Amino acid sequence: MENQPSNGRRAMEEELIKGCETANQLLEVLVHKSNTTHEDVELEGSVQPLVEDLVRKVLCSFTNTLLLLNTNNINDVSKYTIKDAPSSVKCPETQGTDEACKSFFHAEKRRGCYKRNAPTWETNSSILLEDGYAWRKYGQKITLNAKYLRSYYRCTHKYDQGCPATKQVQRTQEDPPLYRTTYYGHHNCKSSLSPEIMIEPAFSSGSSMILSFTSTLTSKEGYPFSSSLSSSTKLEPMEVIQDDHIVQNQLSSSDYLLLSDYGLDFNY
DNA sequence: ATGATTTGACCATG
DNA sequence: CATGGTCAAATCAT
Repeated sequence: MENQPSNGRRAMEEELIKGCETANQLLEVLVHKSNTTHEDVELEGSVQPLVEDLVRKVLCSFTNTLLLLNTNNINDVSKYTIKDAPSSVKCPETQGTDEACKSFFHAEKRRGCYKRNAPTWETNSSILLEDGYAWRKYGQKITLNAKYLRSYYRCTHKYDQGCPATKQVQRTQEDPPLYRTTYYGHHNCKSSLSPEIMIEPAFSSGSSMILSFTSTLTSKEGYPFSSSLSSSTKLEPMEVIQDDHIVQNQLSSSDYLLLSDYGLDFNY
C-alpha cells in the first residue's frame, strides 16, 4: 500500500482544521455561557462536560499535528496520530515477535523477569502531573547515566482489579525541575475520575508517544487534571516557577526536549 | 489498624 | 557481571 507523498501534509491540515473547528465550537459554548445569568447553575453544570470534551479534542488535534511534524516518516500517518485507545495491552512494540510476547507474559509473574512492553506514552513535565489514576510506589533506583532517582509506580488496583498499568518517573534535570514520566500498559481498573479528564486515552495508540508538557501551576488545586481527586500519588514538594522562566527555558533548553522538539504549554 | 513508602535483596537479560 | 525492574519486610503516616 503506497502512500501518496501528500498524505502526511493532508493529515496535518485535517488535524489543524479539526482543531480550529473544535476551538470555534468551544468559543460558541463559552460565549453562550457568558450570556446566561449566573443563577443558571443547572445549565452551567451541563456545559462543563461539553467544554472539557471540546478542550480535549482541540488538544488532541494539536498533538496529532505535532506528532506528524515530529515523525521522520510523515507518510506513515496512521501510526502516529491519535485514534481510539486500544482495548488491551499489546505485545512489545507490535514489531515484537510472538515469542517475545510469550516470554513476556510467561515471565510476568516471576520475580526478576522484567522484559517490558514498549512505553505506552511518555511526558516531560516541570511538575509531577496528576493523571487521574491512583498510583502506588513500589521501588526506586539510581540508574546509569542518570543524576537522579527513578521511581517505579504501579496502579493501586493491580491486585484488586488486576490492572497492569505501571509508570516510571525520572527526574531529568534540577533547575528548573523536569520529570519524565513513562507509562507502560493501560488501565483496566475502574478509576475515580470520569474518562473525560483522563489524559491517557487521548494520547494512547499502538506506538509509543512522546509529549512534552510544561505547566506553570504551582498549587495542587491548580493541576489541570486534579479535579475532585483524593487518591492519587502523593506529590513531592516543588518549587515555584515563574512564567517567564518557563518560556525562556523552553526556548533555550534543547536537551530537555530530548525526545520531542515541541514543548506544549498548558496554561490553565 | 490499615495503607503507603522506603530500601535492600532478588533475578532475568544482555 | 552490570544493569534495571520487581518483591517484600520494615518503617512511616493517617
